[in-house]
Amino acid sequence: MTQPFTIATWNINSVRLRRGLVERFLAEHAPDILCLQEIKCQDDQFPAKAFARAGYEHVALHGQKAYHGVATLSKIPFSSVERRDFCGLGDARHVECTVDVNGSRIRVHNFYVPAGGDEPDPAINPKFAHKLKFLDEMRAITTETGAHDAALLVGDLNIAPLENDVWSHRQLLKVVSHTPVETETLEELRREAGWADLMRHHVPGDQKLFTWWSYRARDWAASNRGRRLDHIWGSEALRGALTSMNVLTEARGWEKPSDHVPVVARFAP
DNA sequence: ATGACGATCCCAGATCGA
Repeated sequence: MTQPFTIATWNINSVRLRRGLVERFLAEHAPDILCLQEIKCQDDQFPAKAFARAGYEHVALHGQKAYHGVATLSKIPFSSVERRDFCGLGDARHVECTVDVNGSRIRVHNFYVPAGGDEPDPAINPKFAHKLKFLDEMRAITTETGAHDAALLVGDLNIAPLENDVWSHRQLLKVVSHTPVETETLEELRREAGWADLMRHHVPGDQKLFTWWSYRARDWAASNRGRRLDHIWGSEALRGALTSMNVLTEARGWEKPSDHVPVVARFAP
């Protein structure tokens, strides 16, 4: 690469309600690509014109009514776009695009992994069974593209894999998002496909790192009971080019915030 | 640790998030 390249991921929890926050983020941080999750709208309701005015003329959409939905906004034209269905449910949880940056093609997967419900037992909780099945299918498709290409996999993976990805490892071991079956499966599929956990390349595993804080805390900052549910993974080709990683914690304090904050990664030539 | 919150939708209470 001869030019820097930046990518961001953000679970926006309704893009129509928080269009202004997205515009603010784009104006202040200007990533080349922004991957949104939980847009909670159909494709024809997505505020594409507003983002085009902000310089993001290209959008790869996979929306649905009321739930889930992902969108990838870009300043750079896409050379291809694909939307994959998982578990045969017709949920909008993935969109993949490729962009050409300085003569090399980068593949960008944008994921919204199922939350998994309350009870971490697939035998009694169909939502947890769905989450585990989703991870199995994710393993299969990302293995195709992870190791050898210039590729990124970002999004709300709804799993906090490391001990310091949650406010209390011990207290969350039986809480969905941090149970051993989830954390081990995610780490295994990541390594198997050759993805590097780029956030943890920048912030070592002995430090707490969160991207989500519950709406239900009286004071999210004071209690700081967060989790790292949002991720930026990169193939070997991009791992060495990472120059900075910024978790925009202050966005959790913006007016009418999402419960997730943006994460921005920058790559140098 | 669950949930005191918040979003969605035939508009209001059920369902989902994590």
